[in-house]
Amino acid sequence: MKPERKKRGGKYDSSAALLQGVCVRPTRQRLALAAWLFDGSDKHVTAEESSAAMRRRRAGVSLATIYNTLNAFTESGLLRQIAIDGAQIYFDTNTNDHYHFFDEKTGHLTDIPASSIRFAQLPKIPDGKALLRVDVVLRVQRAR
Amino acid sequence: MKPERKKRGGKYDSSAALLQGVCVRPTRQRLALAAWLFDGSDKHVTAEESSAAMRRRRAGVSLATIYNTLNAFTESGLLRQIAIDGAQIYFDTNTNDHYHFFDEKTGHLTDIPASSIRFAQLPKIPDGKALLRVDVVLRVQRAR
DNA sequence: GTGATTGCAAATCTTTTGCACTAAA
DNA sequence: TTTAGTGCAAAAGATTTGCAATCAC
Repeated sequence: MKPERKKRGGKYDSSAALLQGVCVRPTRQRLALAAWLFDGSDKHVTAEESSAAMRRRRAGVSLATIYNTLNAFTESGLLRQIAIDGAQIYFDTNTNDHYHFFDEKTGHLTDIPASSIRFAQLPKIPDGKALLRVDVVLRVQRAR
Repeated sequence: MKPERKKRGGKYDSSAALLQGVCVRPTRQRLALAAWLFDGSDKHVTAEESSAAMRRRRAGVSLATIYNTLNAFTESGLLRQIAIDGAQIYFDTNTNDHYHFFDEKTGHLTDIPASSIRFAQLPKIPDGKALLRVDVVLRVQRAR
């Protein structure tokens, strides 16, 4: 691994607190990824996009570690996975209750706040089963 | 390809009509797959499951052809793709408006008729976009 | 015949893993 | 120290593709 001077202060402090809050050891790589992921704007990212972002920042994080870290963050509840088209896994930095627009042409995901969709009726959950989550994806396309 | 006696009559007749109806050339392999897929019961299948079903029937359909055929059927509107967990693509033989239960533990998909979910409110579609489809997945788990 | 389809194997793409090395506690 | 985390390269899965042989029309 490339030696990298240790950053102190600024965004890294809050990232460190975030990770320690969920018992994830705050390594340099995880802090770099967390600082980018949790910068305040909600993101929908793939492993490859995360890797590109780290490369841009010359953060020195290998692709294997990107995957390990995204999975570790997901297990800790910091991220949520979204499967849209089977091509690749998206990770959502917004773990609150909400839904998504998906543009079929651009492959772009956008949040829909939970308050924007209300159900008048939901089906009975089969016996012996419990409802975990309701996923809603509104597939859209550029209007012609 | 293994020589196989050509079947006539029964399920194959309706499959042939089905394929010809959407301008898909009814080859032996496509007929075998269609006869299984469209036997009347709604199915959610993966490529691997389809391959296993063809093997069971000694239908002699290679995995490459399974993929080609499932994709061809999807393009013709005979099947619909569903992405649930990023692991693999599911193909749904029910192309009508409907939704799904997904059991996180078993990986099993079940249909929810369109009439069982009603929306009291949907978000405004962004300018310049048109709504193509609303996907709803109710994620469930064995209740403890 | 002629162009579409098939099968095989190789290629591609995303994601995971084994293992020696390094860093956090 | 001791254990968890990292990087690399190899492995694993799912899916696609190039191409010669074969089939549908």
